[in-house]
Amino acid sequence: MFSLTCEHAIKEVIFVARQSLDGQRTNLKEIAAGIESPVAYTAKILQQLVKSNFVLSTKGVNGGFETDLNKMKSLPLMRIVEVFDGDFIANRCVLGLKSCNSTHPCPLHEKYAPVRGRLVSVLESTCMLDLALGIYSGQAILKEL
Amino acid sequence: MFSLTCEHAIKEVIFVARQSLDGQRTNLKEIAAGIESPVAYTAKILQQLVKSNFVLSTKGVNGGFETDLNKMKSLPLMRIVEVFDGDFIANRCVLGLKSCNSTHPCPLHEKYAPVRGRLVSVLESTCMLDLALGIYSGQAILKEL
DNA sequence: ATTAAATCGGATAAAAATATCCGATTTAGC
DNA sequence: GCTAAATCGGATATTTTTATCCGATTTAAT
Ligand code: FES
Ligand code: FES
Repeated sequence: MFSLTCEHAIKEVIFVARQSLDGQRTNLKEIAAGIESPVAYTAKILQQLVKSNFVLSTKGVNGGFETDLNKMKSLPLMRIVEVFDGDFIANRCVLGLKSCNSTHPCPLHEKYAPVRGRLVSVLESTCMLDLALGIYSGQAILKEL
Repeated sequence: MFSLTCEHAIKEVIFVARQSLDGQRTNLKEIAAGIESPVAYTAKILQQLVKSNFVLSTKGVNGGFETDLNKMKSLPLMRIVEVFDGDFIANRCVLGLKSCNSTHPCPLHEKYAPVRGRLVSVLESTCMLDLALGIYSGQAILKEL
């Protein structure tokens, strides 16, 4: 569904936002441990998240990463997915035709497009704050116990 | 969604089955042209389709590929997807947790699992014959016009 | 038997995705 | 100012996926 990089990115934002709920800034090591991801790879993805303005970074001693919770409240998961995997989940033909449209559809289009529509609607209607709250409340996890 | 290899596999079966609707056996070149896929790559995938018994092959002059239409009628698309991409579309956690279950879910599980369920149900309820008929009737295409 | 058309199968090549490394830069605290 | 802790960014390495190549085998037609 998502690329591995995108999965990591999503978990990283959720982890950082969850720490922000406690008013805490977190750092690379904590994030990598919190989502069970290689440190160096986590770092690379965090850089993209900072560039894309999803998380805030502070250099130097006591530096680290945090989020603006108001922003997380109005940030649909879809925005993050778009940055890492492009819009192809939302628009690409499931069989790889150059364009997906109902006038010249692939044989699966009619049955697939509605499901994809629901998926997109989940991604658009789910904000990063809600996902972080799932972790905060203990109802969901980001790594095996 | 699917791997490229799986997309090609699906289109190949559809193409071969569509020719079988005309009572015709088709060959590698025609298939590759019919789905706009590199000949050598198409060949490799066809071999797996033969091994998995989705298509029948005949060697030698006038050889080629064909399908058993009765088999296509009772062959859900899901069976092909499973061979090429495993069961991970149906079972894998969308965020990559080792196990997807509702007792220890990832933050997306609750919203994602129902959509995935619908997707699986489409893949299970769509048979290869129906997809081939979509091409036969001209309502759908396998490559750009 | 010979030939030509076709699939088969193993080895290999190329490209993309995933992951690591390390020196440069920034900054809080002393 | 110095030091230690942290992110930054570019280069590189590894792994997986995608794609190709080519000789071996099979077979219909002559
Ligand atoms: S044309 Fe294939 S999914 Fe729309
Ligand atoms: S636990 Fe993540 S999708 Fe089910």
